[in-house]
Amino acid sequence: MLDVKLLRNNFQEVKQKLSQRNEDISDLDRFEDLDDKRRKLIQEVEELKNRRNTVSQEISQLKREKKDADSLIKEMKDVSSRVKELDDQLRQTDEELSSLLLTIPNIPHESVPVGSTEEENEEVRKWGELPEFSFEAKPHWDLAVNLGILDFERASKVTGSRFVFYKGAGARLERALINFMMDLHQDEHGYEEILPPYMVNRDSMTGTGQLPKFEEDAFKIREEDYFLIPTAEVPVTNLHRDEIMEGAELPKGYTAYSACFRSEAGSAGRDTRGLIRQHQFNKVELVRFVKPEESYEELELLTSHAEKVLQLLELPYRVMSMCTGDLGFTAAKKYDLEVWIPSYDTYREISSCSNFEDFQARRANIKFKRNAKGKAEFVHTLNGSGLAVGRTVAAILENYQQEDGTIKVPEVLQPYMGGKTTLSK
RNA sequence: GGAGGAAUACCCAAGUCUGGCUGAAGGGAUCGGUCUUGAAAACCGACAGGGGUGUCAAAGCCCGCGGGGGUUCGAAUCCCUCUUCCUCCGCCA
Repeated sequence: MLDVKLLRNNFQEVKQKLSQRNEDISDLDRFEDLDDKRRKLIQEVEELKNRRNTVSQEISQLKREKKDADSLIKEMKDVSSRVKELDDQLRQTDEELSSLLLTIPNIPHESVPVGSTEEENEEVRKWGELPEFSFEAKPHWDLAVNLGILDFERASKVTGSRFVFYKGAGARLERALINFMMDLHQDEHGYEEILPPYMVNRDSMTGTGQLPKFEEDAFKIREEDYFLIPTAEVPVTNLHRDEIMEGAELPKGYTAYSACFRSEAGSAGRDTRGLIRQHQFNKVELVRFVKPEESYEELELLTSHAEKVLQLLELPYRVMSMCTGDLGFTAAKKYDLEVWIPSYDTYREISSCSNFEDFQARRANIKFKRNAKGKAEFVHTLNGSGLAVGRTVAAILENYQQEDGTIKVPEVLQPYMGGKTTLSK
């Protein structure tokens, strides 16, 4: 959510920056009228409330002295009913204004490349050597099904499309990756480990920006107003919703493993095979709460933590800076880490590292105080995948495949795989 | 699922029955000070925060006793509703 005062005072400038996004912001034009209407109502109703408060004291005084207060009471009856009318109008205006504000995307940071499609994303750096195969490399779904470590068919029977069973060494590999990533972020990068709820309420989904605009992307629990989390970002960022943190504890980092659930509305026909796009997948998430002035350094740091996972797994990747049109709704700046997937003959997103500045903090009301006497200010929030586990499995299977269809186990994972060095039948 | 009870400021806690100088007592913690070589103790002092409005800035004003409604001239106090927590019963990994 944007700062109302910023919007009020720099309307044209904000509008211009938002127009660089691939979003319809025509509703924004309603802002100035609504804001104006709201402030006029407030002034009128508060004047009446002030009058009512004063006179109520007088009535109280008169009653105590056993004097007559009937005419004042009669006058206040009218004032109160007028207050009620105005309060109703105000409430309605407030609702309109806040639901408008909840649909306005974040302002892109000045360092973000201007562009309208993913074609205009900027490559920041590349790491690692692309594998060269002396044989025809197979896609991970063929490799995995041959090895009996992934079962897509039975998952469709048991649940439906875009679900998968991991089996045997496949299940162990997934679990090894989760443990490896969590240990790395906790022991080497200083994050506190969190295991969050997989369902959250509407306020939490609104706090991080999934709602109200993207309700169709989420799985909804029928009986409750709960949603299956699309990412651990939601419960973990909302850990501190409606709180004032201590300046001394910032920057504060959390790492959380969770299953993630996405309806993938609008993705029919895309990535229909393999692990790349599932309704349920595992992810290790990094979330940071930081002071405003350090959030861009922190974005670099967070990104480096995610990159470290790929480096230790020795998977080739590149870092892309998302252009204004490809930023997503909530981010002010976003880097995507893209890992090399041989069967796609291209890089695919495996992590998304974003600085939301105070956009989520405003929605979720997360503040901090620099010291005991200081004023509460909004924190900046950041998050990034560290990493998407299913896609990491896909990348390992494909990049580490050998001619006989077996898979070498990356060295750092071997201790997590009971010493196993190769996945074979 | 059933039956009760509770929610007051950073923490504890009075006030709620009987609506009005409660714009919320008291204690603890915290911060500042006196004393001390330093500290502790004791004593003195400060201590509601947050949001909104307003303004160059401010003053002022409005809101605020778990959330949201309502009754009333007036609500921490009465009514409705939701949430969370506690106790007991039932069920359960």
